Amino acid sequence: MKSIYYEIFESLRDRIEDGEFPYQSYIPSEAVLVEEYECSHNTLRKALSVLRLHGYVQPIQGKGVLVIWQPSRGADFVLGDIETFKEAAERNGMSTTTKVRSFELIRADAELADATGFAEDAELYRIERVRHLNGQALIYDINYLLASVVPGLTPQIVERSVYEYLEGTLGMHIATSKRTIRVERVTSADRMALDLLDYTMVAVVHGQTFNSDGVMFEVTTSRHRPDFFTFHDTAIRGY
Amino acid sequence: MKSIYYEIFESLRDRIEDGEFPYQSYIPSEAVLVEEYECSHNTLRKALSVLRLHGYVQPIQGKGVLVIWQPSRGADFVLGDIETFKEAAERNGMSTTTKVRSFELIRADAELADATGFAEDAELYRIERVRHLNGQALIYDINYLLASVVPGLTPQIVERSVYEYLEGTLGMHIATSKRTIRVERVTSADRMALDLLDYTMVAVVHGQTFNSDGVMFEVTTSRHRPDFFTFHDTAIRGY
DNA sequence: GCCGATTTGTCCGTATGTATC
DNA sequence: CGATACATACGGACAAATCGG
Repeated sequence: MKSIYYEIFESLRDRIEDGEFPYQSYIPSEAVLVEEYECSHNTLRKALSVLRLHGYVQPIQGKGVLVIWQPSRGADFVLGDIETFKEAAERNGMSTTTKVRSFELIRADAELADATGFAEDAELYRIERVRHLNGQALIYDINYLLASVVPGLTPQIVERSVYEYLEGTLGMHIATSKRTIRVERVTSADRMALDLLDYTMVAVVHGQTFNSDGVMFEVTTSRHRPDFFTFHDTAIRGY
Repeated sequence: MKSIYYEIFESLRDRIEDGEFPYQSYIPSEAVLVEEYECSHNTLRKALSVLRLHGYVQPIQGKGVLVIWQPSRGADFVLGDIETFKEAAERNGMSTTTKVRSFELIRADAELADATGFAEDAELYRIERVRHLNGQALIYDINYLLASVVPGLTPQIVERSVYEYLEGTLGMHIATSKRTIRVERVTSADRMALDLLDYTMVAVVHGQTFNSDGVMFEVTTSRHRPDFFTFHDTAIRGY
């Protein structure tokens, strides 16, 4: 069951993306929208705050709520918010395959515990995957998953989508994701795994994912060939 | 005059960072905090939502509000949220200087208008700066500022901090910032401007900044030497 | 398994403050 | 100055999830 404010958010987002409220125009006032959506003042404001956090609008006190969203012209592979690899690929209109290079159950030693943030001696799945877009090996993922939280994981599941399994089959909810982006020199493992052409550096996304129980259950390192990497972000001052 | 919810957010943030509420512990319940801060439950909830957006906590329905913030161990130059170069430098404990390489008033032609998103024929300041950290030239900024919004800009001001001038002297408020991160090949201009060692790629942050009037008044391209670039981000599912 | 207490999540209505025009 | 529009704050009600007895 979806909440009211979230449906209003989706509706307004779609109306903006469909061009009903173009860039630099004002959407109808709070009072009007409260009438239209038959909701309370507070609920509409919550929808607006979500819209703002996603970079669609900017409310201006005394004037109105201004649209600052523009259709993106970039055509390459764009990351943003919390998205799975498949979602991002589909949104960017690309055909993808995933190859599992290794799949093992290990126990975290002191070094790994320090690097990932998992407890020492924690049982972990260690998974290496390579993502292919349009036939080229472009993304090299190294993935640690807390075994106690992800029972029954198999290479077959991993080949499709881990998140579909987690959210679909296990009914787990992903809540928060912290990511760090760096640029690093290519390693010999990168050379083996990816079609790197003459690139000597990769874009590295290091991520920690928390489920709705507040358990950090996943640590990911994604190494991207530079020409297929774009990360997008909207930040708000004061919030 | 600061709002109540924002002061509560700052207070709770500091208490987490000071270790009063450690990682994986629960902060006091809503009811208790409402007592303590003498505010309404809605106001407290707003403070909590800000705390959550910044990646400090994760509320769990029926249980409590869990702390998921950990002190960062990284020592390099970290970007995140909306921060000025100086703020980030100070937070990372580094001594900085800025050198202005060029400062001119131009008019946007069709190509530039398309690349930046400014209107054609808009009057723009074009500024090139190089940021030095600990004596090394590490960041190369190319900056376009809408002249109509930023009157009286001089190279001297630019050498200190544009944002201090905007927010301090002009009383402008920065509201939203959209950023895109890519990894690009080094150009000859990069080679001239930066101490690149043997690096052949740079981390490129392309940003558009909107003031509180909803005017996009700034477009920035920052080209970073890879070993001093880190970008941090917290994303939340459902919001 | 059920019930009741606790805790967070959503929604409503209202009042007041502040900025714009 | 008055009307309009967003911003903040309050208090109340009920839903949903968790946990212990």
